[in-house]
Amino acid sequence: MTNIKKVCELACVSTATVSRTLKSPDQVSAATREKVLEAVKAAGYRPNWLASSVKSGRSNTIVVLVPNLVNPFFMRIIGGIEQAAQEKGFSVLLGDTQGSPEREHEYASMVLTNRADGLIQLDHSFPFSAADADLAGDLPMVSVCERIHSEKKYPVIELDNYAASRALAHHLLGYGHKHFAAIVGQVSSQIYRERLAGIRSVLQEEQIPFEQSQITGGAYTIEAGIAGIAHLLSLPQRPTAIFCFNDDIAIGAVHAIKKAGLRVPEDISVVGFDNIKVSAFIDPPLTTVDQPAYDMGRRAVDVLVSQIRGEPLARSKEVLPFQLIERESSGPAPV
Amino acid sequence: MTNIKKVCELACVSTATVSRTLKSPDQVSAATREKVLEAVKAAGYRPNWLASSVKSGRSNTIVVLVPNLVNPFFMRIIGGIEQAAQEKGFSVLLGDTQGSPEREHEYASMVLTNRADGLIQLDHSFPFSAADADLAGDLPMVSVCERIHSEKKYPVIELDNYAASRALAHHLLGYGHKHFAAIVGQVSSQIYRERLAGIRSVLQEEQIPFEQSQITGGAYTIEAGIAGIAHLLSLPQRPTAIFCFNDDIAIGAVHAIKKAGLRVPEDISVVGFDNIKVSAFIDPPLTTVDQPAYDMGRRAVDVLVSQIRGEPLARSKEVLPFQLIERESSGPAPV
DNA sequence: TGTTCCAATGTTAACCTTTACATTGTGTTG
DNA sequence: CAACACAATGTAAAGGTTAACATTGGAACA
Repeated sequence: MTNIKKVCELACVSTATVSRTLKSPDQVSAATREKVLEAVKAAGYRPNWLASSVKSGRSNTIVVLVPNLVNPFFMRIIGGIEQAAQEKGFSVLLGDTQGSPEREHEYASMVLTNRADGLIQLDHSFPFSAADADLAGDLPMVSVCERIHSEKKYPVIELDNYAASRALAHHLLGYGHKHFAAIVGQVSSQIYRERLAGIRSVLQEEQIPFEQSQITGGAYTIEAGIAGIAHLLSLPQRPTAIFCFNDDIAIGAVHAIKKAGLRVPEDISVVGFDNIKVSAFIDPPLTTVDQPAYDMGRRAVDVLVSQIRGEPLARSKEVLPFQLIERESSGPAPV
Repeated sequence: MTNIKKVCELACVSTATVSRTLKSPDQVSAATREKVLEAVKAAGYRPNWLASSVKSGRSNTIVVLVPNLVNPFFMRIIGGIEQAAQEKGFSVLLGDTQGSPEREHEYASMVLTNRADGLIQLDHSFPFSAADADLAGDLPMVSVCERIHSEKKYPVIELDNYAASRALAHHLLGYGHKHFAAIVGQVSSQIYRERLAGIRSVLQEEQIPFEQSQITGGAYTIEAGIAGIAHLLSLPQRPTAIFCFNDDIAIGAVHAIKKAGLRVPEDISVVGFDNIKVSAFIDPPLTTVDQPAYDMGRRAVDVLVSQIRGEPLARSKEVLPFQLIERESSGPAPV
């Protein structure tokens, strides 16, 4: 391993001068600078990042906890995180949790052991183990989309899920639908409650019933969408419009509806959520709510890095704009 | 920051004893062990990962260079990488390169600065900058899917693209097709050459022409698929079967074909490559080649970690099995 | 009882860098 | 010419941990 001492010998200077040449070159004379740089090149020297980090106490690394790597919506967020992190000189440690608390604990503890400076949570759970919880006090942590379930409030970058759901509901009402259903994702999350509340508020205004039997699902997957349709088609009153809580569910739902011999949107309208790439290219293209996933990732890093630097936080909750994307998976209610 | 010395004071022992209690508990007596653990708890002590890494010279971290985070095929590979890495005590640093050489250089240099112990490349380029190239000599590096373009041979985990393409070609020939086309991804890569060679070898055996005008594309995206169809439909002899070099391209192709008023597979058969999740649920479900992406990621980590540990390498090239998945996007040639 | 052995613990150097402080030497100013 | 300032460089401590080596003390054995 070529270290700073090798360079010292080659350049006949002290370690301090070598270090200064590389970190603050204007502190050394032009002559020595050149001499040192030559020695660095000759030795093939690269400063040991671990050593300088241990000195500074900063790893310039953030951990991202993601429940599911294959979800393209999450990956768009992570793309934004990655980009912003790189611009700010941070690197991104990937924590694929698969929803497992143990894995969350393990990754979260990296912030406690100086392996990372902060953490971005894409799920809603408080990621620290019970043993770590009291140490986690005011560690830099930000959540995206979901609000972290804990006493202490952590900053969150989110969407107005309530308003977005209302927009979807109004869109479908405008087509004359009267029989609704929802295939939801992860239950017991803020998103679940807010979106459902948004839908309910609109339907109540129109005095359209919306009962528990019309709500099914439980995971943000294509399979959940398929299973949801199986359930909904077995109901005595078949829904004519279905809220899917993400685009994957909607893709599964559309698939299952067509497989059952029904048409989208002529028989059943389907709307999704997230606006993942492929949604525009399936048949029929999906009506959905666009979330600015990339920007959400970027903002999360902004906020997290501020926290890491100990800067005061402007606000602990940031709501980014959504956009209703009307495509062909939704249409007039059948007569 | 609570460090090991705080614990020493609380437990009235030396740093060595504290360190030993945590790393090799059987070297300390039960009584001291208990005493120390109590002090650790009281102090809320967590060993500083940076410090122990600087001591060992190992970061137990690997960098993964990925050209495009939103590609679900890559993410499945990364899922395998992540899982295997965690089992082996490594963490994964995400390097979203967007195909930019500068970003590749930056991430690759992490292996030179002890920020990471090894690197997995999902693209085909040699990721080090010219300045770093001579230092990169025998650093642990593995590529997945693509072979790294350099003098030195690095281990690679790949698929028999030649055989897989032949299988697709035979599948389509079996349906009686005579007019073929291909929408390719990244040109100038090993994959491009091998797959094309596979297709060509089969068509030549049947004396079916396959010329440059029948090959289009240039990126692994839905848009490339759409653009490819626009080109192919403008040809005097419209193809009846199209090889798409990944499923994203195929999704775009199917979309564009249907939009042009033609049917898949009645008018044109479309086959993809990769077998991403959504391919089974689009209309029509896609005939494609399944790549064991998850296992490829896992194997890559196995090989990389062996390299990091300085173990001798069994073989520098590992070919994983593919599987032809016949679905409804391919069918008999129109008469 | 004296010797040996070994388990348990302590001391300290080492990992590699950065940086506060010390030193040197040159140039400036009164 | 003396006093001072300052730029350039060196010395050594610090950052937190680990591990080689040193020490202690008690048990086993002759």
